[in-house]
Amino acid sequence: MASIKDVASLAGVHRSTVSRIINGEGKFRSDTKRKVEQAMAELNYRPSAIARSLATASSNMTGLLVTYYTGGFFGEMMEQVQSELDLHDKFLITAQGHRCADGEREAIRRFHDLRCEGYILNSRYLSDDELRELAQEPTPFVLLDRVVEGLESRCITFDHRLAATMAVNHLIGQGHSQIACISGPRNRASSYQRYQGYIEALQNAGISIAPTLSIEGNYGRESGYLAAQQLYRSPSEMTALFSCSEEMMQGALQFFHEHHVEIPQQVSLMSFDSIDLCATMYPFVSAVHFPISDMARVAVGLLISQIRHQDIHIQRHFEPELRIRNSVKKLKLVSG
Amino acid sequence: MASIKDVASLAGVHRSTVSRIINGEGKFRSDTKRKVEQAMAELNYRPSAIARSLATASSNMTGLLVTYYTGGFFGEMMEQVQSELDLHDKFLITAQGHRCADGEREAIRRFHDLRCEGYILNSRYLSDDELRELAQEPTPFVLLDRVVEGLESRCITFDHRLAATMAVNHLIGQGHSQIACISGPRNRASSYQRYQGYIEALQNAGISIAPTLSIEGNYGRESGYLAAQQLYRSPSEMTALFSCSEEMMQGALQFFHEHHVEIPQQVSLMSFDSIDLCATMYPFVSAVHFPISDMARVAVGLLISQIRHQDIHIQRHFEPELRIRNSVKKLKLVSG
DNA sequence: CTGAAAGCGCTAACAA
DNA sequence: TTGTTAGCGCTTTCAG
Repeated sequence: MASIKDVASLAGVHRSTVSRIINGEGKFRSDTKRKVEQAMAELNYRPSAIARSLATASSNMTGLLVTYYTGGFFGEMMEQVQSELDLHDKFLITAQGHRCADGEREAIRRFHDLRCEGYILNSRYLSDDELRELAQEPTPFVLLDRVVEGLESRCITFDHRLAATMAVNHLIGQGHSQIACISGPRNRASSYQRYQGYIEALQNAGISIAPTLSIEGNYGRESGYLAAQQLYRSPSEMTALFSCSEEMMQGALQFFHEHHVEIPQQVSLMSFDSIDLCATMYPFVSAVHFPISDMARVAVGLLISQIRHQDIHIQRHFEPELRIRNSVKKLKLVSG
Repeated sequence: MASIKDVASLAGVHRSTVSRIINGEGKFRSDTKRKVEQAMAELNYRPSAIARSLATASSNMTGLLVTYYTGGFFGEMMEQVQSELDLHDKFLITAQGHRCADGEREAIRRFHDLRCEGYILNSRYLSDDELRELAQEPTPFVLLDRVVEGLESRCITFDHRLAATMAVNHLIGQGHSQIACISGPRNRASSYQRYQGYIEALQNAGISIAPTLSIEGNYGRESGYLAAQQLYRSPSEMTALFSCSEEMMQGALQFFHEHHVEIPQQVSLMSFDSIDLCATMYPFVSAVHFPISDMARVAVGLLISQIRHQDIHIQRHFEPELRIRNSVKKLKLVSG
């Protein structure tokens, strides 16, 4: 593979001249420039990004940590991150956290080994303390969808509690009071917040909480199916179901279809959704939108500003948005 | 950031000794080893992958080119590639081809700039000629789901034509003869092959081809919806529909649901599927499975063997597999 | 078993 | 405007 030396000798100039021409630094006699460019073309020369990294002490790489790759969620995130990075001519290094703290730690270690200039972390298993510790290191990072006290300026956040409340309020507004909930694993922060939002919405409306109406799932489709099954069997007579994830809603819907439960005639449906999966279901399911793509895009912007030590203002907090489709039936209000 | 020099001076040895200990080359007095390890721990030292790359002339990076990131297909592929690469302690660099030859070229250029040891290319827009030209370069690559004459040993292939034929034959076997088809863009090789498979299956069964029964989509959900609409309107009375992609089937199903077309009572459904999306639809849709995950996994194996110049035997061709679910109705045979 | 020295491909002062 | 020199952090002969 041709190196800068080869180009230099072919063009009859010094390496540093070639380097300058590549980087467009300073002025050159037009014929040297021509000679060099000719030599580069002839040798099919491309500077080594690696050598460059070493010489400039900046790798031009950015690390992206995600929990896992399957499902559309990650692709959406990655799409945004990569496109944005492309604009700045930066390389993207990805690693998955394998759903455990060790996995996430290992991923960050790899980023570090490559001397990435910064990381975008969609970390779900590292503790706040560990993250604060990481913040002591010189490499900047941005936390995507996470809030850690003391690291506010690095956090791209979303109010999961509020989002859930909005969803449930919509149901309440349509006259529902027997509202079931399939939550995610409640030991995970954002997941717990969604559940809390559900509880609070009911409380605020003066609706009593029926424990049999909330079921803890694991965000997977299967668990949504199981939950729907259990809810439908129980004598609670829910009129509406709120799911904390689109996959669980898929599962629930599957159950309802199989058992010929009509939507929304018999049960109204409302879901969380980040990649508009709810718009691919039948019927289209109303949802609160979790704008992960926008957040991912902004995360890159924030990271880059941190890398450059510039303090530009960036919107770091995102709002939930209701996307009403046709899965909620308006109930006649029965006067109490 | 601590460098090997810092470790060396803290441990009171020479850099090269540290290097050897890191790489476990040769023998050392146990106390030098201890001192060095202690120094590394104390300084929180991690060797720079970049400096290493430069010194060893091997970047330890692999490039993965895909068309786009959204949808589950890519995630599935990436999951396999990354996991496999992790096993070999290699870094993964991804780039998207932006659905055009220029985009793919640019992506490969980036891989080249980083001096990736090899590429996995899910290239859809580069011509066979250009690929053959690329094969002249020293960097090895594997073509995922593509066949290029002369590059057989680098191709991981799947017989799209046969797969489509199998799907359609299943329909025929169940007594269908009015079989519609939603194909992908027919100017793309694999897409055209799927369409051809459909045509051939009909021909072999002596069924005449009705032009109104085949519609060209673009693999997107929307186009499936539109196709179903058009097919349902036309007076052709299809009894079965074959879709060349799972997304288009989603769209078609949406249309059928909206218009209360019962599946499979009124129309039987059969689809192509790579990530088991058909098992998330209602009803579960029967499909031919395109094993992209397996293929991706094997692609990494093949690439690594090429990087190491070892000639191990690897299965490069994959077979379609029918996944029968409940979207096909058995028709009573009417004696002709 | 360990140190010295050269070199990977590039950039960045400093001179000229 | 261009060349010289040193150096980025590591590995790899070659000596010792």
